[in-house]
Amino acid sequence: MTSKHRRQAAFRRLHEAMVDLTAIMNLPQRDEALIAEAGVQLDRALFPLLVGIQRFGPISVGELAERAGRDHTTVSRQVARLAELGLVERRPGAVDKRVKEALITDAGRQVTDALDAARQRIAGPVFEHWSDRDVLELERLMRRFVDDLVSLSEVAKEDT
Amino acid sequence: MTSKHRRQAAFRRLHEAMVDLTAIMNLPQRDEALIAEAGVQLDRALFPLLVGIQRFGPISVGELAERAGRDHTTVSRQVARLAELGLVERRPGAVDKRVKEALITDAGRQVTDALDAARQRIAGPVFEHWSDRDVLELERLMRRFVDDLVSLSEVAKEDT
DNA sequence: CGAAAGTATGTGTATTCTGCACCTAATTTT
DNA sequence: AAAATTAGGTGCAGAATACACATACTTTCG
Repeated sequence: MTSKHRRQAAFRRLHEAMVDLTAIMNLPQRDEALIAEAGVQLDRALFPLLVGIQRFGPISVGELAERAGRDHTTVSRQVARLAELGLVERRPGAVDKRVKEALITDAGRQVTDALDAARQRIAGPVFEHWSDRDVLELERLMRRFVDDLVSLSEVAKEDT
Repeated sequence: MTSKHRRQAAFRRLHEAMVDLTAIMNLPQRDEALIAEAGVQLDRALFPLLVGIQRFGPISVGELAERAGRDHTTVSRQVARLAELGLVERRPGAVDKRVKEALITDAGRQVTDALDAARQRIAGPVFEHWSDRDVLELERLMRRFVDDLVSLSEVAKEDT
């Protein structure tokens, strides 16, 4: 029982840390600082979408919408804007012509690369006083945690 | 040099995990599931604010707004709604009568307790096959990481 | 002290974001 | 091949948000 309670307490503290982290990640000023440091011109709202397309593209509007937890019409409009800016390319899907895949262009990749580099400059110093071991452990455990969360929600979805 | 590159690679993977985690935390369906499981009636938008007031209250509108990264007028209206629902109480600050502190009421605490319990039921199973050590390590490292991030941004603010 | 500057909160208003209803095109099912 | 389903998109309406401005209180400084 004591062990169970210790776990629950750890769970609560972990959740607090997660909430804090999410709050930091969601701060508009964080994105703005990053955009400024990267020296790119990009609407804050398009930002996570561009990153998603870079990472998972070619990707359909529907899947992108599901990942973002937003309506597909909203995402459709935002992807259209990214296309207008020349940061992503639209093309009909090879196997299913209903889907209109989005994939990153060279210009788009320049932007995401600049953002990655800027983030490294801004946030990299956080780990200055961290041991290699702790950095790697945090990375390993957080990755595992996220993956477990995803599979949990996928199981929940199948129950529907 | 190799060590530096290993760190940069770990940093990049860590950032990906953070983005994934933030995406999960921001899913509207996640909040909805939690609210349903807790059996409470609460607007999704008021949710993080209530938690913030429970955790940091009594707290001013301004500080709450800064934590949330939103304009203080937006937060002012949302806190007013929480007060109408009887979940938080407003009162003039003891030392500075300009501030109108928000603090959680008994009814508000019942809601946050129900949410905590619901979260434990929904997300607790994630750690079922985790070792005690890994759970505690994740909690420790994540907490430290968040704290370091906060102090970094505070330093940056002073430079302004 | 007391006027001026600064700060915390709140209201009116315009803009932007978002989602629902509905449409078309393409695919899958029967 | 007709019916049902799925992907994407447009029109419109409501919600969320921030900017401009107002008010009340506090701090600063002559």
